[in-house]
Amino acid sequence: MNQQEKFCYNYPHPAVTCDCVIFGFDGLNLKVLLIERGIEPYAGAWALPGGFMKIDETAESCARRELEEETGLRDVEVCQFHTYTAIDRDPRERVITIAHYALVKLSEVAGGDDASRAQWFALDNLPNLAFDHTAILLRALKTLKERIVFEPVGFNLLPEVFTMSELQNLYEAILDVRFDRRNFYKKMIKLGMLTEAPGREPGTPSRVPVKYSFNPEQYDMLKSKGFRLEF
Amino acid sequence: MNQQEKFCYNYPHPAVTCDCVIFGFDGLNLKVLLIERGIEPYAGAWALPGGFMKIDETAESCARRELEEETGLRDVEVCQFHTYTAIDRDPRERVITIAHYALVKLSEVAGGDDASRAQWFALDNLPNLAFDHTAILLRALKTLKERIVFEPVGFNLLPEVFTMSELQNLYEAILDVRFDRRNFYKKMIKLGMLTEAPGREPGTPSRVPVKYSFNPEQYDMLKSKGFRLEF
DNA sequence: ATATTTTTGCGTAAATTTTACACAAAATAT
DNA sequence: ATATTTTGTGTAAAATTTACGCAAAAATAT
Repeated sequence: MNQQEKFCYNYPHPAVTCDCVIFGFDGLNLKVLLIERGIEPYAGAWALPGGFMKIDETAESCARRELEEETGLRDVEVCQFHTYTAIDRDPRERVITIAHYALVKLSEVAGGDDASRAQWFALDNLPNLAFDHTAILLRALKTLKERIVFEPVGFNLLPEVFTMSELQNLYEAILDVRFDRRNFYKKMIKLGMLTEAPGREPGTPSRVPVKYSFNPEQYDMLKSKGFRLEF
Repeated sequence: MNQQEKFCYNYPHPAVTCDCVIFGFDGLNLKVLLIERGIEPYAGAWALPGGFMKIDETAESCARRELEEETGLRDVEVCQFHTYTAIDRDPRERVITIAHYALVKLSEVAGGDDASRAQWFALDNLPNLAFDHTAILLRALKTLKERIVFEPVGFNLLPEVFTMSELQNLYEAILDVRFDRRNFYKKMIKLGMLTEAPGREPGTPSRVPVKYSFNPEQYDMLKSKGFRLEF
């Protein structure tokens, strides 16, 4: 027993951390944001952003705070997806971690900024990760694939205004499938969550792609009626 | 500080509990298994089965152990669905809870057995629950509704062998919708996860309902091919 | 016992949704 | 300049979902 150890309990308590799987999209491939650990254990290894929960914050606050401290990302809506409790997942002491994921625009992160040791990695080129973080990351991806079918979470990854092809590339990257361009277009239009961005007059002959934006009001209306964003 | 308090840390640690939302089905309505609390806080109130996680057990082991201790249910496959971390959810100390749900046959519980204070409640007749357990229960129900569409979890609630009407009643109770009997029949048959139980010769004219059982092998095969159990 | 109501098996037509696929103009790359 | 890629547009065929009918058997009520 070193130092002080002034927080005492009648029964042993595990430590609790929150970790974040942050997805980004470069227009073609899905990326994930990792940080290089500075301290033991796993010093020098890549890991998910995250850290110990304070006694007066919720899991969500903790995840957001750690994310900002370690990557500079502010005000990210993180979504809890699983809690990891394997006994030996941390060599220091018993640590359980509440895992979250979020989707952010690549532009929001000063990736590679050497103030933060945060960096984007392509999913097919992941380094070995500290702790059980590889498993956490893979499960986050699985959760994302399942959820994007029901909720338009993917729109967070695109700029405000985007083309139909960009949207299709996003869905294809996340779900790892291919769609027929024309059928994808019809399906997305029929869902009715997209607004055509102002620009070219309708009917003007041009091959400059039409720009769309996601319309949250229409989405909320659709959602309340109970709909499905299937593929 | 009373007693001993011999487990000390440099930083405050929350206590961790696991709670279980156990669903059963009486043939017509979905039920949930609750226990009456014997000790403060909320002594005398109804609550979800659950309790503190030991330092050498995972969340899942903890949930199963507590479930057996409090209700007698053994070897239940529980499924984690959310971790609750609101600061003041327990008046004693900071407690986070990892919530699980499971589906069991009603017959497996000696409900009302006064050795255990466990009892089944209909969902539309729930008592006030201790802590944030009402919110936990409602979220478990929501999760169940979402998941039963993809995975045949509901079969756990039925006897080994069941009629198509019983299966339909189950789906209707969980999803709170109505299906056309004939279309439901066709859909379930087409999915190919059901085996017709031996009995009457096929073709024999009779209105005694055909009995089916769930076929896990066929289900696994279907699952590996990627299918959907939609409604 | 008899009549009434409910449940069960089986099947088909219509409506809707999904899938497959072609072509030319505009934009971009070489 | 020339070749290649991207974009807008539409339709017919295939598959799926939905709506509904009917009579015999079983259960229930009288």
